[in-house]
Amino acid sequence: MGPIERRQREREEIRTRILDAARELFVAEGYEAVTMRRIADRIEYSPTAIYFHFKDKDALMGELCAVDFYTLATQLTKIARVEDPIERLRRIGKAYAGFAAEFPNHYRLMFMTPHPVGTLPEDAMQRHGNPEEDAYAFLKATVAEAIAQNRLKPEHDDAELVSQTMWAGVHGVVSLHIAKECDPWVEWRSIKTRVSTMIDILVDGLSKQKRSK
Amino acid sequence: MGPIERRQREREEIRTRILDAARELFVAEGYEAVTMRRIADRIEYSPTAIYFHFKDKDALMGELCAVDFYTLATQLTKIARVEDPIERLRRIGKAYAGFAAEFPNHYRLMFMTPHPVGTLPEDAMQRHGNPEEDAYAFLKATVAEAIAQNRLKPEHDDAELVSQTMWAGVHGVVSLHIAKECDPWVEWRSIKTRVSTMIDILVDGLSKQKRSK
DNA sequence: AACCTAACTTAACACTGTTAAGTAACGGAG
DNA sequence: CTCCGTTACTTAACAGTGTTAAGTTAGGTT
Repeated sequence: MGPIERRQREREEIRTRILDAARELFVAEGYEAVTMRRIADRIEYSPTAIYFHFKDKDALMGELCAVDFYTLATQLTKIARVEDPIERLRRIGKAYAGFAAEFPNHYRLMFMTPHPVGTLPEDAMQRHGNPEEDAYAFLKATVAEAIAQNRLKPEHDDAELVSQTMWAGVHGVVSLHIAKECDPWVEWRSIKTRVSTMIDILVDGLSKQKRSK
Repeated sequence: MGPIERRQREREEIRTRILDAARELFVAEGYEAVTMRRIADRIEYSPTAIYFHFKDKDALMGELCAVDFYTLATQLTKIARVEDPIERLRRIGKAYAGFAAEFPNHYRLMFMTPHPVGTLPEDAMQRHGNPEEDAYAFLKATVAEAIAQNRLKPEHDDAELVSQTMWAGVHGVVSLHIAKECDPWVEWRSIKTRVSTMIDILVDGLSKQKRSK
């Protein structure tokens, strides 16, 4: 049973070649600006060959997003390894913002664009809830720990709600940055300052004792 | 000089008919889903007639956005007429969220989509900084008042930075709602709860004395 | 040697925003 | 009244998109 395995391996190989080419283009120029024909050009195949490996352009992007969700989650769990849950919360926020700054075009598709339900591939759905592979679950676990340690004000006892608010706060800063970066309408403070300020104010508003630093 | 005025009036008339048709479609289905041909159909003109009145699809949408920026600003100044600047801050946040909930498709284009610089029409640019016509200026003025009345913690003395953080917070909630509403990944709390919580936590983190209610 | 199927390519379809070329109506000048 | 030119359109077409249908070729099986 040698050749049939080789075939499958070759199939995987070209699949990842397509994904790599697509990722590079999408990251550099964004979803809409990249055409199937240009992806095909880059790997020296005909445009329709891609459809043999992916259902359509959405599915191709969906797979890339799924990988990025995973990347983000593992990145967070590595960067934010620290005892104190409040400090971990701060680091999660910063790392999340760092991810958005590094891959703005991916971030746009992951978090700023409405997707019809069921666009994500199956296997990505499986990872739901596992803090090692799901960034939101990791955040929620940290918030739950802070609540369990009695570090938050008593009115903030819903880990889900607090997590969603923390997420929304940092997301607000970075997404507004991505969308309005070049807008001369507003005298923007630096993105780093804005992220730090957001986290400081939220943590201040949430936690019991005033912050030390 | 009768007929030449009539011509101009007629020109304005068809212009606003195009705008109305486009607005209705954009609001209902979003920018990408609406084609020039369908806008033309609705006003019973040929597709190319639109180009006689607007440079391109972007310019058409740009004009609608400009109107909406103005609508948002005047809506805010009306709803948020109240003495206490902190309370006014809260109301601004709620009204802003209400606007996003009412016109999600417009909101997407106004605040969630990167636009190349110089897309907005000239006259919209003029209103920059006037609190009666510029929502951000209104927010900033309110924050400045709160600072002047010594209501915020001393470290939050930059009205620009505080405004940007307040804005980002509420924007984060509503934009995440628009983009991820149908995502079963997260057990979302209700949008009203999330907006209120965000505002409460931010105001708590910003202001000196603890909140009464 | 015949056949089958996987992995492609070429041609084409339906659709998009947009432009070029043609046409009818109207207001004023000779 | 006739000629002319501008204004406001229409029809036809272009270049580009994602995607599908119909061939083609190579490799493995029988």
